[in-house]
Amino acid sequence: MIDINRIRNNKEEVEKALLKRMDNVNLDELLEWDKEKRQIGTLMDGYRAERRKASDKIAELKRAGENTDDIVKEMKELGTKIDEGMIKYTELDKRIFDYLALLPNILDDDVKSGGKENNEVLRTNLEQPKFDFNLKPHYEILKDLKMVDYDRGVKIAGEKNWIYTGIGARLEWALINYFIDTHIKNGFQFMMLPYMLKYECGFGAGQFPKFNDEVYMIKNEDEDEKNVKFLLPTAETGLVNLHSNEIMNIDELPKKYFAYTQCFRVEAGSSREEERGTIRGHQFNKVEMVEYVTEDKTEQAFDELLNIAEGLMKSLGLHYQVSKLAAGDCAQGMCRTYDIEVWIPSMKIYKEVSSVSNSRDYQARRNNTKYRDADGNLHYACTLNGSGLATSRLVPAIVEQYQNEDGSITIPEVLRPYMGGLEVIK
RNA sequence: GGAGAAAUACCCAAGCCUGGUUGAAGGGGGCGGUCUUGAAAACCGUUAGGUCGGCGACGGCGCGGGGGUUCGAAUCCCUCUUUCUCCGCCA
Repeated sequence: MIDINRIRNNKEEVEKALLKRMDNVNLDELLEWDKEKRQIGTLMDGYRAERRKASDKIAELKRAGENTDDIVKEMKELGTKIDEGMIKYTELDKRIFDYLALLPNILDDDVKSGGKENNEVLRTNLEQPKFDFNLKPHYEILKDLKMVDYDRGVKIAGEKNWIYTGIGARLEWALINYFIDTHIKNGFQFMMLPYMLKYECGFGAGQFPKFNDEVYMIKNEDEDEKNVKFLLPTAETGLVNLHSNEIMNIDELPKKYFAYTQCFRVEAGSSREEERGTIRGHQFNKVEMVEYVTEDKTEQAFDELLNIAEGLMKSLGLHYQVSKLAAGDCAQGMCRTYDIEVWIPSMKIYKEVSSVSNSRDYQARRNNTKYRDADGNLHYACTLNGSGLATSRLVPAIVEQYQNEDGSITIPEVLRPYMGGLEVIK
């Protein structure tokens, strides 16, 4: 949520900033509603003050046994005026709120405008691996080595589902455990979250109401729209709402959390050749980090999250690139996002395995997460998130980059302790 | 799933039946002070946090959330949420 005061005071600047990711912006109407709302509010406050005084007066008169008919009648009329004014006030308030709720975050100055095509590769790790034998694509390797069962996954759960089987499940689990251990060592707090979250979490994270259709809503017959729960599309949605409607003390910050969860996404209409296998499914595994910090520490936290995610990739010995996303590719609530994209040799493409973002106070304003500074003043907290990492995308990269001529897979060294010392999958 | 009870400020807690100097008693804790070399104890004082409007003076809202009744609601009515106790079921 963008601060309405920022729009009141710097309308042109905000409009210009929003144009980076919106086709057209005109905040005049919003400011008109805002002005009208405040006018009505001030008037109503005055009426209410008058009514309060009159109530005391009535009490006094009654105690003295005097007649109160006239003043009661007067207050009855005033009450009607207040009711009418409040209907208009509430309507304007909701209109303003709904409008603001749909505005995306203001991107950092250095984020390029335009879409995906303007993403900028900042750096790469290792060379593209070379193979002097015929490469097998990951979906064949995983099938041949009986690591993933695509057919039965689809049989029991429908399209874009799979089953990790045997050693495949173990590899996936090894990755998750390795990441968990690393985050604990880095001082992040391990959280196991509910997977079904309340609607307001989706709102707080900046995903709703715009992206209601991208998650699985769980709705019972008797529940209304705002009472629904949904399956979390990422652990960020839960972690970022942990302290909603709370005031933290500044010495509690930074707060560093991580969670492993399954993630559930509708992924409507996305079915491409390059997304076969476990690249994109309705359900996948991800370990996610979230930090709460003061506004002056977001750059530092951003670097930390990115470093941790990259560190994991480096320790796995994978070739990847880091991309700075252009405006159109950044999520709604973020003012900056860098992706780590791993090389999938058979397809000659890089696929996102981590996304590190800074939302500044956009999410905190939506879910009312504040902290108190040393002088006792209140501020919205800033939230950042980063995947560390999405394992279901990593397995295809590992089996391809680590494949051997005989069809076997060498297990990256850091994972071996998590797989009973196993070195090769064949 | 069934039956009860509850939610008041940083914490505990009174008020609710019987609506109006409760725009929230009292206690603890916090803060300030007296006393003391310092501290403790005792005593005195003080303490609604938040939010909205306003340059400000100040004003509005607030007793779990949302509605309603009323000139006026912590108090009466409806509704939702959460917690606790008992019963049932259950990994």
